[in-house]
Amino acid sequence: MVRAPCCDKANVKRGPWSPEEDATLVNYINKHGTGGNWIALPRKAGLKRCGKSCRLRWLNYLRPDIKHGGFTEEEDHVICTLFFTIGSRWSVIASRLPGRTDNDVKNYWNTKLKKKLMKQLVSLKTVPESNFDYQVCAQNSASIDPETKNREYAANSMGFPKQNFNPGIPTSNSSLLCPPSLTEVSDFSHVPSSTPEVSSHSDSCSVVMKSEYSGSANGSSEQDQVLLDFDFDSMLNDFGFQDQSS
DNA sequence: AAGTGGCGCAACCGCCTGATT
DNA sequence: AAATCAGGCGGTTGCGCCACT
Repeated sequence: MVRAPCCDKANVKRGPWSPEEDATLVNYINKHGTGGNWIALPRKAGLKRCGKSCRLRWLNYLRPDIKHGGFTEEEDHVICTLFFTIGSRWSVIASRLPGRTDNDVKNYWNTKLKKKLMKQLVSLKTVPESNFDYQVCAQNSASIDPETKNREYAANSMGFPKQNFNPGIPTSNSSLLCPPSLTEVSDFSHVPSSTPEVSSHSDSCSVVMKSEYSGSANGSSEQDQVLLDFDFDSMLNDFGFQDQSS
């Protein structure tokens, strides 16, 4: 079965939004709300746009509570931790960052944060016996996926060789501490804490994610643990980094 | 000053999911 | 129960800007 398109693509405008279109959309939503029907909204508002396009424009740019500008270190920590825990579920990650959109978080990860993290991993490779000085700890999502699927995907997305992704037992105790400011803001109802442990060897690295979370009615807690083992050379090669140790 | 390559971001595409008929 | 639809989501693309040569 072929799905009908959500709008008549021949008769809708595409590409960047003009200030006039923005104003029309904002005025309409301020006056009438979205009405729970994005498909009908552009016609009612007098816009020659696809409903999906209107929705995206409003949610990602025009909403009054959108936070524009650079991400803070705290936000970096949250994104990194959640990415390693649940994978590329940007909407879930964004929901933990007030004022940020999934598109924003996704763009930030893909263009900046991933590279920043990789550079830190590079520095780990060049100082093999030191503890990895990268700290990621934050509140995690209540919708944490107990299966390893998303972590495997996360590892794969980061360029970690899939075949080396093995949930298992930590190999060291170089535990990384959570920044106090992050623990203080952990006020979600089922907030687990996550403390990655990273150990390094001459040519490989292990990242252990331990997620302890209490969400059951009797207050008991469960611990979920995963070990990401990856090979430096293939990882650095994937990301186009020079091997500085050779 | 012109050309070029990289980066960042807004927007689009297509699939999935859940609600409704 | 099946079909249909709209909303939501993640992946990808395209374009403008900027730094560098």
